Formats: sequence, C-alpha cells, structure tokens
Amino acid sequence: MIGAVTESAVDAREATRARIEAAALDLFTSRDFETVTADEVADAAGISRRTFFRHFATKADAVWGDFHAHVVRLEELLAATSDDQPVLASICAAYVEVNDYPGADLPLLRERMRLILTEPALQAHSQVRYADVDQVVAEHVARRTGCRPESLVPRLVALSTRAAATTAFETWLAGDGSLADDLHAAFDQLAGGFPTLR
Amino acid sequence: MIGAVTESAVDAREATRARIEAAALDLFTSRDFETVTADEVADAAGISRRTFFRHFATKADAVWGDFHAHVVRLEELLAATSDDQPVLASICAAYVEVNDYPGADLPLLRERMRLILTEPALQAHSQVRYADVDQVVAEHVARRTGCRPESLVPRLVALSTRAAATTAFETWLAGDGSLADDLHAAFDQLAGGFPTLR
DNA sequence: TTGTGGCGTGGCACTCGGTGCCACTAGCGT
DNA sequence: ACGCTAGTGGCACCGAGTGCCACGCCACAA
Repeated sequence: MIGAVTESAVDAREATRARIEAAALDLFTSRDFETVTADEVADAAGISRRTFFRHFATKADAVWGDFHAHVVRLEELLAATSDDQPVLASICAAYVEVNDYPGADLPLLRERMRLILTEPALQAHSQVRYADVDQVVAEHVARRTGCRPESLVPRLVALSTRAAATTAFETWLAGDGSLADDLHAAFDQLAGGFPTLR
Repeated sequence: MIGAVTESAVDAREATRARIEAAALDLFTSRDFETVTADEVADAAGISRRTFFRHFATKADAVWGDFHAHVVRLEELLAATSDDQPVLASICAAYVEVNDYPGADLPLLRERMRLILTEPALQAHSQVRYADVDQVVAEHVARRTGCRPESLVPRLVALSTRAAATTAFETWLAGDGSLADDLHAAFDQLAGGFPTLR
C-alpha cells in the first residue's frame, strides 16, 4: 500500500466527518431537526462544537452527504450523453443514474430525503443546494439547444425537471416501489405535457 | 372622514408595518440582505427591534408583503375556474391574475423579486412560503382529476407550474416585457412538453 | 534525538436572529 | 375615575455561526 502513513491524517478527518454525519442523522431522526442543537450533535460525535462547524458550514449541511460530488457526477453524466437522445430523456437518465444507490444505502437515503422534504429548515436550505443542480442542467440544455443558459427554455427545463425529481422522491417515500420507476413516471408526465390532463 | 378616530388603531398598526416594509426593502436594496441587521431596519423604521419581530416573524418576511393574501386569492381564483378549461390553462390564468399589479407597483415588485431570486437567504426562505402555493395548486388539480392531492400528478403539476412561474419571473427581471407574456410563454412550453426540444 | 513547521483541534468571546417576560402607556367603554 | 385591551420598549436569554489564539500531534529535516 502506498503512503499508508500519510493517508492516516486524511482518513482520520474523513472518519470524524462520517461520525458527525451519522450522529447528526441519528439525532435529527429521533427528534425534530430544530430542537437538536449543534452542541448535542458534537457531543454525540465526540468532538467539540467548534470542530463540528469546521466540518460542516451549517447544521443543515450535516444531513447532505458529499452533495457536491453528486453535482459533479451529474454534470459528467450529462456531458457524456448522446445528441441523438431527446434532451429530457438524457436528463432523466442522468437523474436516475446519479440516484442509483446500492440497496444497503436505501434506508439512509430514505431518512435523508424524509428530513429534507419535511423539516422546514432543511426544505429551505435545500433550495440553495439545488441551485447548483439547476445550473448544471440549464447549461446542458443550453449546449443542446444553442441558446444562453439564462434564457427561458434552459432555465424552465432545469427547474421543472428538478420538480419532477422532487415529486418522484415524494412518491418514492410514500410508497414502496423503486426510485428509478418513480423518476421515470414523473419525467414521462412532464415530457408528455401531462397527457392525463386532456 | 368617517370613523377617523376608531380606525386610528388599526391604521396605525398597518402604517408602522408599511414603514418597516419600506425601510427593509430600502436597506436590503442598497446593501446585501445579510449585512443589514434587524436593528438597523428597526431604527430606520423608527421602532424598536422587539417591535420589528412582532410585525414580521423573520427578517426575510419583511420582503414579502402580505403573501398569505395572495395565496388565498390564488385559491379563490382556482376554485372559480370552469371545468371546460384545461387544468394547466386554469392554473396559468390564476397565476397571471394574481400577479396583475398596477403599473405603479411594478418597480416595487421588481425589487422584491430580484431580492428573493438572488439573495441566497431569501431564496431559501422562499421555499417555505411557496410550499403553501404548491398545496393550493395540488388540491385544485386533485379536485379536477379525482385523485389525492399527495399523488404524483397533482404534486408534479403544482411543483412544475411553480417552476414555470419562477422562470417567468427570472426572464421578466432580465428583460423589459410584460410579466403576463413571460408567464404565458413559460406555461406554453410546459404544457406542450417543450416542443422546441424535438 | 532534537528542533520545526503544518494541521486538526478545543476553548473563548463575540455578533446576530429570534423569543419570553415584564412593565409602561394610550385609547376605549363604563 | 375606573379597568380593560393592545401596541410598545427594554431586558435577558438561547442557539447558530465566526474569528482568534493556544495547544498537541505528526511528519520531516538536521
């Protein structure tokens, strides 16, 4: 193994980060998000309050794993799509792929999403995180359609596909099907202009 | 003037509320939202910090006028729509109607929306306010389609029409056309399943 | 072995948003 | 004149987040 010693520092940092994340999710699940203080999470993770905020800029951020990595991955998936595929289909496929978790991680994902979608403070915070996703999607649409990312169609596609993804998460949480199926169902409705509404 | 005396109490309350709102919008416009403290807004409005938080639960709430009234009005407009009209058309019409401001108020609306759409803290806060709108729209769609408001189509229509409205506000802010036109353009794209994307 | 420099950490003090509590005052009806 | 009510200001408090400093640990060089 190369540099096993030098890795230890990084590993330790990642380990504490994971401990904080686990402790936070645990506490936020057993009680309301707002009633849990940062001190309590820090105590449960065995670190100081100050260190908690060195690992996570916000109490809310402890709920989102490494979300930035997901955004980057989504960007790569979109960049790799073929131009033959319809734009909406490429976005749907990318959303499905980036949310393709191994079965063992699904309970964790459920809890995360339940918190984000139901706790008001987290729901508010999500808007800021999702803004990055919107920008990535809008740039992809702009690339495909040849217009600016800030113009109507790219922005609308970005926001409404995210609406589809959010709705899919809602129905996934309420039921017991697969997330991929729910995503496809929502995207089909959207791409078809809501056929069931005449 | 009729009842000038008895009205004075209510009028005074509404007047201070309006003063706070004006002072807040003024300060948030001239500087960043986050750098303006509640104390400064209170001082500018000639009231105490404590009183500020009696009129507005949150610093962010001072930016939104009487938003609850708008939600109620939207609900009434949706309830009054004819069943002959396609669902999306009725929602579009309601959005257009509820955002039909007199020309003199447009600069104010522009400033409000610019803040809400660009300042991260306000963008996050907006999610909580818009959740009420989503619920009202979802219930309307549920009424029209005969399914539960929490099911896929009502929720997706609610979230994606709000996405359309948000996008319309973005393009309206960037350009110099009418808000109604931008709303119609966005809703047309959405209802047509994004025809320009093949 | 002995520096020495970097990095993660803990503790402290501070700002600011938001809340509960109490006391004061002005207007109103009796 | 009396009490009632509603709006207000002041105060103390909590919790999120930040800047600062000092400590300890580990790698690396002499």
